[in-house]
Amino acid sequence: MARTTGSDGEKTEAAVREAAVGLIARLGYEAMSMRQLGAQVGVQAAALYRYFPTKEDLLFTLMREHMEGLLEAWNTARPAAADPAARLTAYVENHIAFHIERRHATHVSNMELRSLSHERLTQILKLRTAYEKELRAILRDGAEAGVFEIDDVGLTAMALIQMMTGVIVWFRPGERLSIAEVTTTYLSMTMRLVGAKIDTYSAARPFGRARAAMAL
Amino acid sequence: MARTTGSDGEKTEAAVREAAVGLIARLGYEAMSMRQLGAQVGVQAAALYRYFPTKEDLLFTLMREHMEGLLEAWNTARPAAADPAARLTAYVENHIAFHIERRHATHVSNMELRSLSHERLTQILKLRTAYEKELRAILRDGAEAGVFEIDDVGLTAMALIQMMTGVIVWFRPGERLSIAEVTTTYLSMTMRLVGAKIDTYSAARPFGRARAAMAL
DNA sequence: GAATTAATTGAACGTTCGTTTTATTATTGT
DNA sequence: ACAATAATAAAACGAACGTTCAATTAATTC
Repeated sequence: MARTTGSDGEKTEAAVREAAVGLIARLGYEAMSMRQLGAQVGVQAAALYRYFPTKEDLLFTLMREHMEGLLEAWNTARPAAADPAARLTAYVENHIAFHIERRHATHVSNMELRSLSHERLTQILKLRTAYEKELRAILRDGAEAGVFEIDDVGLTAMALIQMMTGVIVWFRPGERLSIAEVTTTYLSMTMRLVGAKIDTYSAARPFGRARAAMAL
Repeated sequence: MARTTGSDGEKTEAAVREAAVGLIARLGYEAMSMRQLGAQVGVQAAALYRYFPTKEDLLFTLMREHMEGLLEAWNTARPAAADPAARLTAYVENHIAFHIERRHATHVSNMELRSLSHERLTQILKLRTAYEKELRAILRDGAEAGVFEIDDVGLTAMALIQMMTGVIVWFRPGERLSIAEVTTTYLSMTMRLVGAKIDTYSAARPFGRARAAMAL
């Protein structure tokens, strides 16, 4: 047999990407075989090579598009001109929403970096650094304006990103907490962590259990 | 050739463990071959099977001993009877010290869980849960005593652990910050994050840049 | 110093891997 | 209808994998 009835390159490629994200997130890049991936898509392993020249190309494409998507999402969500607290709020909300929506892709982008060639690893890390730089700028502005109390901007930025991204490890949609509840709680933890002095964010709190800002 | 002069089972086994932690942390469990590991130790791959019956047994042993070591370290460092803030301080200090000291082993224990069989995964997760439970107890006691302001104990515990463990991602000994500086900054971030009301920890701060607790 | 045990080598086994090649069929354009 | 092209299957490639086994030598015991 050869070409199958109803086959369509675009649909197959999309199915390959989606299946690959899921399989790599679950099994790991090294542990996922091209035959497994083909089976998941409903195609022979050889057919995958029409869309991605090598297994590593597939991994790199998934990672690059994930990171570019993260930067795009932030560029869309970023407030035009606002005080540091409002900008930090937007950053946290965007970060958590993006990562919860793409748990599997985030897992792949964070855990499989070592399977990239040196050159490609550099490309991905460049995107990641650009994204982290945005947070550092917010923290620095806030510290200089005196609205945040921050010991070390770089260290605080890393701590916040680790804390926020960690959501994907334990969060499961439809369990005890909704996305909105998780976001609100993380927002109040973030604001206290950076020592925010003005309570600009509590107005947006839609339910009662978050009593964090009162501590200020 | 066969047995080599000066060969010693105990020394070889220790060398295998050490080399395995390093190689798995760097390459990943799946990507590390038994031949690579043997070469690192200075031995043929076949010799490894005298000490560990399978590759997965080796991984599981490394992980189990790491987690048991973490619980032991906490049981040693845990204050006998103290207020929640002091207990939280001890927890944070122990956690950061332990994880920085064993960056590679922590990487292995956190990243290679999916390579374990179901039964062994359960065993490791049980140890991890027991360790996290200690933190939740501290947070709950503090919240009930009114010395912490916490929206959600479980969520705060996860956030704190992700934040603290994240140190191993970027920390490199001998760079900009010392372990003591990192620990102090993380301690002040932790205390603000949980809304600690009593400044019991600033006395132990050995240098000037940490001005976190003043915000309270 | 002979017998026993411990530690390791070297070769081999069957399997699976990523990838390539060739042939074949469905779809599209004229 | 027919040529061109797109999408796949099927088979095969050499390499690498985890693991086993028999042989061999060093260290230890008696």
